[in-house]
Amino acid sequence: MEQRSAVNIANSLEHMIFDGTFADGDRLDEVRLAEQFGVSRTPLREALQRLESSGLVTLIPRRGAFVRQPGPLELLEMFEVMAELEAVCARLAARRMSNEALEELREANIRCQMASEAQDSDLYYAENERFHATIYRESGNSFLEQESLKLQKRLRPFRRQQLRFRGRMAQSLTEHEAIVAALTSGDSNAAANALRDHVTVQGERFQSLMAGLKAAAS
Amino acid sequence: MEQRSAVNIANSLEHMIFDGTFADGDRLDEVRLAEQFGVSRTPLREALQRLESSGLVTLIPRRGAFVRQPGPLELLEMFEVMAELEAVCARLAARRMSNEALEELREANIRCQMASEAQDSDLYYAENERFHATIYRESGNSFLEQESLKLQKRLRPFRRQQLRFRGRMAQSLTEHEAIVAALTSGDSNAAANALRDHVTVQGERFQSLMAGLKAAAS
DNA sequence: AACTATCTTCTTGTATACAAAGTGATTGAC
DNA sequence: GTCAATCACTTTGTATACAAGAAGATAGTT
Repeated sequence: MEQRSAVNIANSLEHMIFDGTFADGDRLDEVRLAEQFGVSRTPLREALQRLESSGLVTLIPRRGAFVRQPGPLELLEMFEVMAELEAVCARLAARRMSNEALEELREANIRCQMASEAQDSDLYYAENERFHATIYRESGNSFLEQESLKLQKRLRPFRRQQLRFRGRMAQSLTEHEAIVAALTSGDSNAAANALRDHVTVQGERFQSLMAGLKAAAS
Repeated sequence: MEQRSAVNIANSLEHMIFDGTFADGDRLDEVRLAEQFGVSRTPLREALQRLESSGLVTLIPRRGAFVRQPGPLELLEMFEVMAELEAVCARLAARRMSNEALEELREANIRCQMASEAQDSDLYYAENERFHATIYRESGNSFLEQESLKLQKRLRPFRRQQLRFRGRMAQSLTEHEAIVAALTSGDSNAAANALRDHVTVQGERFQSLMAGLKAAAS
């Protein structure tokens, strides 16, 4: 696992938290991780602080760093905010979007469709992210774009699960087409509502998934 | 200036950036600041990293830390996002808000009115922030609340200038009353629009201020 | 005289050493 | 036998020492 540099370590740890190497509440031992990465404690502590600022870790003074996975309630809240953020992006983009960008959206959608037909959820997810990121960009507000990308990244591991559901990719595609149609006609409200609903569906799916798991556990 | 602990240093530096001790683009010398605060470079670097994550400083590898004040364009973008965030808060709060919280808003508004009559813009600003923060809280979404508070904090020094304008406090008060009325009647759309407009006004005021400065400089 | 290359110096990034605080275990007293 | 207090050990926080890279100056060449 020999790897250098503080920011790379943060990315590696982030990935390890996402893929389940560390569970919620796990304590991240500085000296242990430092020797695993082949560095000293200094850059590792820097990495932990970066993870804290992106919300994946809580740093308790004199106690250490603990993995902090958002619980069901917080995830729902984050999905709600994501839906509203994307709705704002869509509303702005409907007025400001160029024809080239609209074409870009359609092309991304075609690639989504191919991925859907191939039942390749990984590819679908990648193209889906590009679809959404294009709308963020076309909001014409780069601060909004950055904030949206940040939240998108944070919700990535949870959004990804949604696509495993049977028929979800096809439904998602249909929603994408409605979004493109609204953006093409320049209808701000329709675009905002379409995108809000599109994201909200994922939050609700997630909610039912959590409810199912809870029921199975009891 | 002798002061201890990394997080306190971050707050002090933040304050120094806000009050103009450091100008935009200034390089923050680690050793110089370290001895000014009476600590070593280690906690000071930690503070700089915190400031980077909150957007007040950019860390260029092997080059140093530089103060990063948002320019006019970025500020307008941030005001636009703030307006939309608060609109979302209002829309959610209109449905979820308790009677106690509504009473809290009215009381905050009364204190705003007293501050306005006393022409005390500092007091007005403090009470105004509480008014807004109450709405964030009553959105019932603590993630949204936290994000709104973060952006509110970041825009604080710029919002504050607005109140110096003649008649702005009185106008702001009138808008507050419209917001309370919409929230009381539970009208989500009216509340969202009222709050969006209320914040957007500040962004536009800021824009005209910047335009004025620019014209005066040329 | 101007441009380039190298060397020196200054600054950042990393490692290690040290100090302080917290946790747990062991021992003593009730 | 149980509870509490003290002591030891573990772990975080900070300082210092060291390494590496970037900027600037000086000298040499064209």
